[in-house]
Amino acid sequence: MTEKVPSISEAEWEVMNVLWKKSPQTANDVITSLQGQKDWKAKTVRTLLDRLVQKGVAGVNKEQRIYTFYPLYSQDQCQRAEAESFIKRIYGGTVKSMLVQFMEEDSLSEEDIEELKSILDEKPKKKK
Amino acid sequence: MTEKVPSISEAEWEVMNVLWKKSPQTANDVITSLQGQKDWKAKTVRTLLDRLVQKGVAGVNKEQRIYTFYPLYSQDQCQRAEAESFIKRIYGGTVKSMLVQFMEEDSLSEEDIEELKSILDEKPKKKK
DNA sequence: AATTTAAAATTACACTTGTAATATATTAAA
DNA sequence: TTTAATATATTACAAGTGTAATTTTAAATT
Repeated sequence: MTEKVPSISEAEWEVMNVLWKKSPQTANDVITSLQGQKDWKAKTVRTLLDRLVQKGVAGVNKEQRIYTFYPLYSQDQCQRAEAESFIKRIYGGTVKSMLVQFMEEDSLSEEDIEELKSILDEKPKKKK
Repeated sequence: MTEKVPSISEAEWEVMNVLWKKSPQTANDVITSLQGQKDWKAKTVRTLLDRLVQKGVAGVNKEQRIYTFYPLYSQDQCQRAEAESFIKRIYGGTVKSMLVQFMEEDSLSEEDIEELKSILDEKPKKKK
């Protein structure tokens, strides 16, 4: 497992986020979803969709006259892949150092902290 | 504060990591440091240094015949900037969702977990 | 059927990035 | 001092990305 996820550019992520929320969707659906969000021309969004298909990150149904698009990888899968390469690049590969930096920062609420603590508590003692 | 950090590419990060470890350093110092690490030609490293200077991420001393280079931003500052934009892009801006994903993954050792817990415990109740 | 409209396909173009090579200036060596 | 070595400066070039516009095709409207 851990199938290779092709790299997804920043603009492409926006489009994928829309497809992950609901799919399949036509190009127009996607364009509409992004209105107000980003101010891209329709053609721009269309280009991004095409590139995602080329890259094999999204798929397309061509049965109907008007195509519909859908993700080929789960959001979770893509997030992990991206996070892994990010951490390697920025934190020398150690997850902990990043977590430490973020936890030290004041970006977490009281509730967040409690939640994180309980997740850590629940972690079963690693066997092996 | 939170000065705008110019964006640093993947290859450029490698070079900055060398400068953060010690500075100032000559181009040759940097090239040597990267030997075995990456297999870049000397000219490539030189180009990266020049680009970092252009971007204003690194500085250069031209007093001596042979220039020396140094970082203009701290590693911590760059990491936070990069992490912030990363989290916005990939996790919709919520730090917690990312932390959760990472903590759920099995990338943390027993000791890491203990350390993270104590950091969370030490976090003073937010005054605010 | 001719025309307008709307999808889809193709093409565009500048900027960034990876990955250097070539040219120039200067210093050190012969 | 001519030459070789080295540092710096300039140039290169393809792939990826942001951001579309133009062209073609097919369907809907008049």
